[in-house]
Amino acid sequence: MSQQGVTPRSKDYSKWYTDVVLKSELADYAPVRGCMIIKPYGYELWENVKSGLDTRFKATGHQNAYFPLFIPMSFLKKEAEHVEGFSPELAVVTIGGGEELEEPLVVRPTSETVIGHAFSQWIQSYRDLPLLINQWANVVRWEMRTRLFLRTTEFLWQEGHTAHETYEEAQEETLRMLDIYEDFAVNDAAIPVIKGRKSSQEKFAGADTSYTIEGMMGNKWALQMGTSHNLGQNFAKAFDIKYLDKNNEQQFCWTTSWGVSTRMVGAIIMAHGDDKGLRMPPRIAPIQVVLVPIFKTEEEKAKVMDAVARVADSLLAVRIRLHVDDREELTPGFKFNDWEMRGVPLRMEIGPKDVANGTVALARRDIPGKEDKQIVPQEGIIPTIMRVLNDIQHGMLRQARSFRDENLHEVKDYEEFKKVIDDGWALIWHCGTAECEKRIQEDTKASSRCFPLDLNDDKESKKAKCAVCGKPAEGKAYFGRAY
RNA sequence: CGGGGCGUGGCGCAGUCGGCUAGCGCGCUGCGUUUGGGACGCAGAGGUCGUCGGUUCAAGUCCGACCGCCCCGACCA
Repeated sequence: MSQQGVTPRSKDYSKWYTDVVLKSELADYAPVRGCMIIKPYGYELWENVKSGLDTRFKATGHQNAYFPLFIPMSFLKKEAEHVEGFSPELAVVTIGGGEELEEPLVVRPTSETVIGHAFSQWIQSYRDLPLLINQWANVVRWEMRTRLFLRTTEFLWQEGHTAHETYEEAQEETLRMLDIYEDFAVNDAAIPVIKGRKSSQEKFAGADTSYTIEGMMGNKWALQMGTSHNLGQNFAKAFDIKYLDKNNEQQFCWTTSWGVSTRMVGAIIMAHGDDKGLRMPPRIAPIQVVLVPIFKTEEEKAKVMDAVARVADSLLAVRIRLHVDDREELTPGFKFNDWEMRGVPLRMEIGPKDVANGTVALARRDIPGKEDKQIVPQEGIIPTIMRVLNDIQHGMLRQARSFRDENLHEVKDYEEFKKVIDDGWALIWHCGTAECEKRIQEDTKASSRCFPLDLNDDKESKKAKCAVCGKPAEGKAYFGRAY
């Protein structure tokens, strides 16, 4: 595996993506259609995503719990819009232990229903609120068409579920978690995102309002990288989630749910990758620094490996994720290309010259070509590495942001919209109706991504008209091709 | 489910007017020489040709059915 390069992005973006995932050994196809095997390198990346998010959830008062994989079919049916939205993609178990089951069990596509059921038992009084729960789990949705990490039949994710006393508190929670997703995407994954509200067409089945963070991939398509939903009292009413308020009166709770999945890994691949393969932002890279020893003779080897061990120990001591590639059957040149394809942000070389001079060679993944190699002293290597990794992290964000910004277009009318839509996203006054959105989708293949939160204020929207159908506008919406 | 492509060692492919022992590149194993941008030599290992059935003296090759995968569309985190 992992020889030579990947298909260039310009030649075939889909092929490039698949090549990168397979050749860099993030994942493999599974024996079952639409399913994937996440290999150690890919799983470690996911674990880094996980811990970045989990830390933020805990810091905002959420607790992890685990709810069952199987859900009684009848639960799904309790919320009309929810069952309607999910029934086409359910996997259902009808036989257990060789016996036909009395009631079919759904393999969870999401857990609002089981968790709603649990919440109804846990919550008695306003003193039990807010209830802030998260679970890390796998879910199954029978998709028509799948793609590694972006859309697989089974995927890993986190789903937060919370219950509150008032609409306002639920809304505050919904937006707080959206902010947390943005913070992770921007600061850890180095992907700029647009926060916004989903159109009725794109909204989660069973939610009052859905919010999203949308990222732009290398081919200018959009990817929904996380969603946060204000569920209103829909699930509270369906599952009888009630509390006794201060006036001794029964009230329905207001609930939220929010999720980020292994799709985030796909976003990281597509937002940063180049023709050489992956580029990992240092904060979440499974390997931050790869160290390649170089020597010819046994005598050189002894000295080089001695220096390698010393430098490696000092980096590991400050918890830099370092890998020493001491395979002797491969040439350094091969290793350079190999680790570049795998997206390791920083490469360090130590050879006889470095031993003689007390130096190491550094090469940054985010700067193309080999001319960026710099020789730095071993003395004070830790602060040097820290600084360079930090530079790479910020450089990647800057690069992704300028690419994204170059491909955002504000347009006045549908004609202009059609002109720019193959070349990025278009911001346009939009009525938000399903009919109008479907028409746009048929004409251009673009769907509404969101009504950006920071570009919409009510005063302006009240006067505006939809640029496509002329009906009163709901706000300015971004449209684009999407995964 | 509609359209397109494809199933031959681990990976990528050739062989497909039926014919003899199924071949090539990469990878893999051993030994030696190599090593600052994808090393080389020598010697090896590894294949029910997707499955089932049919035609034939003879099937990877022809016919039929089935299974599976990938890409493009309708559904979706």
